[in-house]
Amino acid sequence: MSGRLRNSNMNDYKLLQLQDAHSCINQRANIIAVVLEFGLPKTTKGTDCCCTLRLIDETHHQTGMSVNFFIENAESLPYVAAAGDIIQLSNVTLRTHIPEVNAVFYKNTSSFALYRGNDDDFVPYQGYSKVFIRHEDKIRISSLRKWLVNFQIPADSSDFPMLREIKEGHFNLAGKILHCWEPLKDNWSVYVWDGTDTPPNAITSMLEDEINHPLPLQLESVPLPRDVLCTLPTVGSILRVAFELPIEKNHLNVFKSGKWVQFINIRLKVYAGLWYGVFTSHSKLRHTPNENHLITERQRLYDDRILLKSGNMPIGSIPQSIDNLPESLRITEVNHDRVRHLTLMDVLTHSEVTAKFKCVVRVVAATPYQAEKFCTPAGKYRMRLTLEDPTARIHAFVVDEDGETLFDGYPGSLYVKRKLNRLLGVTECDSIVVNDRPRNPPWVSVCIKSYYVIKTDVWGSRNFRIFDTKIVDSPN
DNA sequence: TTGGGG
Repeated sequence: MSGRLRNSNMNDYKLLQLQDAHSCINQRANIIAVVLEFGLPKTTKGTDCCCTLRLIDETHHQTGMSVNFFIENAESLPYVAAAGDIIQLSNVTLRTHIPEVNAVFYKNTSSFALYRGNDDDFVPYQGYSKVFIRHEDKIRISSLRKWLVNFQIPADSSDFPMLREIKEGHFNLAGKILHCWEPLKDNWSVYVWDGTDTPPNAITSMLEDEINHPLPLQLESVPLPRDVLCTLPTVGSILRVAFELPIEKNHLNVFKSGKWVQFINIRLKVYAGLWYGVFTSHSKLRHTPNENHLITERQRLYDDRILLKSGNMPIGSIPQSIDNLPESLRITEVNHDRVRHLTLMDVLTHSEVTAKFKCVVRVVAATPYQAEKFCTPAGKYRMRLTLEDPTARIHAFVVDEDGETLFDGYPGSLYVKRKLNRLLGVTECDSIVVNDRPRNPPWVSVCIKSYYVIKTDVWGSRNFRIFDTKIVDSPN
C-alpha cells in the first residue's frame, strides 16, 4: 500500500458526534456513543430481524438518537449487558424520520462492536462483522467512559410511577430484577420489585364457580420452586413481566437478578385480580446504575418502610394510629394484639411447616358458597377461603372449632352468610345478594396456622387454616 | 426490503 493511499484513508475516517447527525442525512457515518435504551428483537415484514437502540453522547443526551438494526437472525442483534455500555458503529446510514434523525444498520455494509462502559480495555464483548479499532476510536471510547462517570440520565420520578401507583395501560417502571425463568417452554417471565405494593383489584369471578374454576393463586401455570421463592423479598409486590414476542437466550442475559432497570413503555394489565406486565414490541429497557437517584430514592423508601412496625402490612391498610383503625380492620377481631403483622410471602417462605401468623389480607374467594353447605353433614364447619395480600395468594381452610370462633358459634345460615359476605366485600341489597357485580373485599386482620396433613411428607402436605379470628357483628 | 416516535 502506498504512503499516499494510507494517508488518504486515515484522513477519510471520521467519527460523527450525535449533534452533527442532521448534517449527514443520506450519508454513511461512523459513530461511537453510549447505549441509553434498547428494545428486544422483533421480526419484520422483510427478511431480517430488527431491533432499536437509543444512543447518547456528551453532545446529545436529552433525547439521543435511535439506530435501527436489520440483521437476518435475532442472535446477531446487539444485546446490551450493562448501563453505560458503549457501541461502535461503522458505515451506518443516517436518515430523517421527521422530526428526528436516525441511523440505520444494514447487515451487508455496516458493522458494530459493544464495549463495557466501566472498563478500561478495548475488547468488545459482542460484535457484527469485524470492526477495526483505530487509535482515535480508543480515545473516543475513553472520553465517553470519563464523561459517564459523572453523568446521570435525567429521569423524572413522575415519569416512573411506583408499583403502588400503577393503572392498566402503558407506563414506564423502575424496578429491581429479582428472577427470570421459564415456567413453560418458550414462555419467559421476569420478576420485578420496587418495594411498594400494587393496588388491590376488584374481583369479578363468580363465587358459584369457585369450586369448579377456582381463582388462581398465581399467574404462572407452575408455581416457583420453593428454593427460589425463599430468596425473594417478603415485603412489596413482585410484578410478573411476560414477553409479547418470543425471546432468545442471549437477550435474556440483560435481565440480571439484583440489577435495577427502567422499563420504558411497558403494558400493565390485570388477570383474575392479579397485576402483570407485558414487554411489547414497543417496550424498551434501560439499564440503571444502582447509584441513580431514582433507585436510591426507591431503596430509601423501602428501607424506611421495613423499619416501621406496620412495614409488612399492605400499604393501603396501614392505620394512621392505633385509635384510628381503618373501618375494615374492625371487621375482625384477632386474639393476638401484640403480634406483628406479616405478609403472605412471610407465611409461604417460613422455614418451618408448623407455625402461626397474623396477616392483613383480603378474602377474594370462598367455597362452598351456598349457606346450607357451610357445614359437613355432621354439623361442623368446613370451607376454603382464598386469601390475598400484595405479596401472594393462599388457600386457607375454616374447620370445626375455628369456624365456631370465626362465625361466633352456629348463628344460622343467614347470619353466617352475611358475615362471610362482609369478608368477601359482596354487596347486599335488602338481604338479596348481588352476585354478578365485581366485589371489592376489605383488608381484614386474620390469624393463620400452617400445618401438615401427612407426617412423611410435611412440606408436600402443608396446609393453612384460619384460627383465633372472629367476625365482629355488623353495626347495623 | 424491513421500522422508527408520539
